[in-house]
Amino acid sequence: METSTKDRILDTTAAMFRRYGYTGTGLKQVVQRANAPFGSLYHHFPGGKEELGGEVIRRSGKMYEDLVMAIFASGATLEEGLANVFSGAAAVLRETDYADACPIATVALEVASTSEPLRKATVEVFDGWIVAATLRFVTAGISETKARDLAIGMIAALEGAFVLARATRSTEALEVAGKMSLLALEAARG
Amino acid sequence: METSTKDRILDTTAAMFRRYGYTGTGLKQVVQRANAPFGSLYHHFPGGKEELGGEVIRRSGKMYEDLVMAIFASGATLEEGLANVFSGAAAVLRETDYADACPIATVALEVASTSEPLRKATVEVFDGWIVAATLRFVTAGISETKARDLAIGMIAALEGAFVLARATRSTEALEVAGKMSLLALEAARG
DNA sequence: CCTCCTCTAGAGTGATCGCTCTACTCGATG
DNA sequence: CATCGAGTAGAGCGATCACTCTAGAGGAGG
Repeated sequence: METSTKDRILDTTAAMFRRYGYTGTGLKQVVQRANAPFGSLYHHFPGGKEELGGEVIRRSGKMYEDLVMAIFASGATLEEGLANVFSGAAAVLRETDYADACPIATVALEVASTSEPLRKATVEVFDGWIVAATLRFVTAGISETKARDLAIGMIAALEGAFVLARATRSTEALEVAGKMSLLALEAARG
Repeated sequence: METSTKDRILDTTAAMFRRYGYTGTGLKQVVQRANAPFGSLYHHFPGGKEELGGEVIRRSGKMYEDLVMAIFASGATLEEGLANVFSGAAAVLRETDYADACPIATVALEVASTSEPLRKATVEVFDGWIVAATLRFVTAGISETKARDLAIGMIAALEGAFVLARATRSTEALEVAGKMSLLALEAARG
């Protein structure tokens, strides 16, 4: 085994959360897919499913932030980077049979009214994304307040497009959301 | 009993789907809350949880479409109606302790990769929303293609804002999404 | 009155849920 | 070399899961 048991459990859980959500992911299935003994799960995560879930949310959220911000920074211009985020997300969705969209959206909706600790974990992730995206817009010379609105608008458009895209198995919503975000950026610059 | 057993089961399930999602909603809890005998559930829905889920998705989707389109049509202008949709959604969210957002978004994400019949039910609902909103924009004199993009953009912005709003327990995302949609409408008109 | 059918009623099914428990392996430390 | 804690290993716990089954209530038609 290359990776540690703990990492395998985290990675497997993250992958299952994407497709099956929080309640839809069973711990027995997790340890089975991760080739880990059941006892190890409760050794590494004594808090049980909730602790594991919290770590997965934060971990997946951070990884996705890094990925998206890297793509965002890839374009020659801010506009190009923004467009790349949406077209890149569309490409991944197509390649994974419309399974791999936002790593935490399903879980975020599930736990919003059922688990305060997990809800807080999702808030931390979303806040991190907003701060990172805001910083990117500010660096490009946009005022702080407009930059924050742009960041929130972009993330909301992306998340909403993911919902439509996964359901309809089409990337049309992502293309529309990308154009709409671009329009908002233009308006903030003008 | 005023309403029929079947209706009580449908209403109760719809309410539970909003808060707990599809996998998070147990049939035992449903019949208990609906004051219905367990046997009646399988009498009215011989297809079990999946059939019940499908009916609830379509029913909730249609009801929400009627509600939103009524608010959309309430404003003196198209712009006012659009703004009312987002401010109305924000008001409901605040009043229900950030529980009652989109009635099918959580379920849509859960079933997208797990149940083809239920996924199709969510597609029907989203398509219905898109068609209804497109019609509204077309009626206001916007071209068919631009109207469809506006409809998809508005719904995506609303859904994405719901994700952020429920997680953060704040309506900021809804306000931003509303402004962004308004901007898209202006651009389509100009 | 009897039959038939729709619907109510809930006990009981095997499977799976999250979780606890004890036992064992193994490398580090005295 | 004995000891000890970290991590591996999995059987077994009560509870709950979706679901099936039989039984009876109650109105309609002959």
